[in-house]
Amino acid sequence: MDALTIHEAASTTGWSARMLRYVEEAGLIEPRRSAAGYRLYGPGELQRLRTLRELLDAHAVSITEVGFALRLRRDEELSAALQGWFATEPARPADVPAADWLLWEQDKHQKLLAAAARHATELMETTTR
Amino acid sequence: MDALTIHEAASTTGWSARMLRYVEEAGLIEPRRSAAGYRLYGPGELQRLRTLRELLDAHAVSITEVGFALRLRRDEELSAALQGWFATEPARPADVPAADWLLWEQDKHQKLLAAAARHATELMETTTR
DNA sequence: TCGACCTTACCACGGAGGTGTCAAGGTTCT
DNA sequence: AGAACCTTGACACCTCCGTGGTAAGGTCGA
Repeated sequence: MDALTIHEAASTTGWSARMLRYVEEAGLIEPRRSAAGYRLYGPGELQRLRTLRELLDAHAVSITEVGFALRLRRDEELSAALQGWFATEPARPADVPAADWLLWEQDKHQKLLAAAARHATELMETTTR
Repeated sequence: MDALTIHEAASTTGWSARMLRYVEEAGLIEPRRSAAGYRLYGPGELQRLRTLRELLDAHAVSITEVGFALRLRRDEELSAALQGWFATEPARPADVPAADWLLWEQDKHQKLLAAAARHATELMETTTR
């Protein structure tokens, strides 16, 4: 059936069953359910669980922080509000006066997307083994 | 001298002096210092303190979460890692197969930047009163 | 049916976030 | 000099995060 139950998924990924439920609660990985309500972890979820672990201790990020990043992705209203607030930072880019910050932002996103693309292809290679 | 000390800044913004130090510790607002080390809050900082408060209870965000968003802005490595991880989400864009996610992202950023621009002009109007 | 799994819902408990308060000492103003 | 500020550092308290455990009950396979 190509899917593991929670304890099986736990032992092959190094998480505890408890933490898999917690990760789900944080909205990070929500496995599909069987008719009876059992969590079913497919290969995609297993891979994501492993890379999540790497992500966490490679960058010293917490599960709730990743959850917040997810929220930022979904809630563009909030994203925009934060961007706007950061943009009013007075001292930092003293020579970049508020009118140019959009360009600045756009430039940052170019770099970011490039970096993400690199990372994504790496992941693809790892996943498709 | 066009700058307030911490208790003055506190009473005009509604924060407590303790919380101003905490906000600084989180990296959100770092006022300049006098020769003797006193914090000096200029008009820009005062405005940002007020809008920060609005931001927090308008979107139910915490100070540390804003701090994390700031970290995301600065650490593009981390940003890219998170983007990449989110991009491997299996179920969600089942019809958007991994090659197109960059375009998808780019589109999202277009919308985000547009929204941020709207918000920024609002802020400018408010600030320049 | 019985054992081994799964579910949700709790309690526990150390660590961190958010906030107030206090102590010991330096600065500024009059 | 003395009052009224400021500084950093610490203790205290409550809530939430991260994580383990346990209890009461449903599901699956021999």
